[in-house]
Amino acid sequence: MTVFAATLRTIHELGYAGATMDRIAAAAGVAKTTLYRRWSSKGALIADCLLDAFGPVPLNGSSRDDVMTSAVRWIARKISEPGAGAAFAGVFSDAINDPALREILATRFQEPYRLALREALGEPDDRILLFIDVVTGTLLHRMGMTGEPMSEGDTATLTDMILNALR
Amino acid sequence: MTVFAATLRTIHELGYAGATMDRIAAAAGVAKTTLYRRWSSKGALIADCLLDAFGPVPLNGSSRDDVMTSAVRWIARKISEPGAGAAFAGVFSDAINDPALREILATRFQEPYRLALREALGEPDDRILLFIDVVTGTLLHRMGMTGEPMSEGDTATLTDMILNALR
DNA sequence: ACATTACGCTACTGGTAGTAGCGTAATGGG
DNA sequence: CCCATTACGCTACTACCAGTAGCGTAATGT
Repeated sequence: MTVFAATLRTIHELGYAGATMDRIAAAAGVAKTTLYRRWSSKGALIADCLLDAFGPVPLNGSSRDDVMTSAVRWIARKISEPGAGAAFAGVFSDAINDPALREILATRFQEPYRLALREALGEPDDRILLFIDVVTGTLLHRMGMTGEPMSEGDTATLTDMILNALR
Repeated sequence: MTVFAATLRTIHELGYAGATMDRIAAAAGVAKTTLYRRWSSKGALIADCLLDAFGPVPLNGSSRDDVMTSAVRWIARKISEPGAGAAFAGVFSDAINDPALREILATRFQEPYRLALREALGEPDDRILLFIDVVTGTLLHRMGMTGEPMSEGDTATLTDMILNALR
């Protein structure tokens, strides 16, 4: 979909706040009303956009540690992609004050990953949810505080931390 | 300051999004222009409000583990207080798209805690920053995703995770 | 009593999400 | 080939909120 590419490009160039629906529509060569015909809100559009950009979690590796390490590296890499981190942080921040968007994020975004991870790791739900909170929360907090994605070294430290904890 | 109490109360009752400057002013029995005479923006007001509500980190305990544990418990408890979590998450989310507010948050809010923790723990800056990212990021992510603060049990698990990692 | 400062109030700007309504182009079946 | 249906573009709106201007008034302190 051209709209998704235009959305990420606009966010990358103008930031999340600067990426208004008018501008996204213009960048996609589409009328704003068309966006609202397909997505119920700006948050819904960006959530779908991220879902498209991220795709499923690659759960490679034979051992449990390998699987978890690859998952952490994957989400860290995705968040580093131009526009994706700002989009993620932005839509998440909007969701805090918008229960409807929070619902969308929780079901359409977090749910699939939670199920895939539970399947691959054989852990109970609350463990998986804590795992997601720690990884995503930390990466987004760094992104929000500095405007830059987390460094390779800190990502490695974070990975070790989690591997040791959820053993 | 009555304004701080009114701000937290309004956020608690109406959520971060519902807590407009007009409503905060009304709740405080003050004109909106008065708020803007004292604080340069809504974010600045809430940052000061949180600074007032949180106060300094209590760094109790003789051992390193005790200090870190008490710090984690403290911030988790503060975030659980009515209005404080929503205010924290809200101002943080605004900061993502507002470099000026990010500056305020980084210098007036994160800086003092970073210095205090570095002093107490004797760790290099990047370790302290990662510590803050993990703790605050995780707690806020949970708050943002569920609307509720993290449970005692998960907070304990988080604490153990960090104690083991930053050893 | 007077000057200064802080505050209240009304009214405004600028910007954004989201909507209504209408005309027009694409599409697909008969 | 025609027609109905659907999707889209466009203009013009509403509603809402952060932040500001300007003016009058009350507090304050000297």
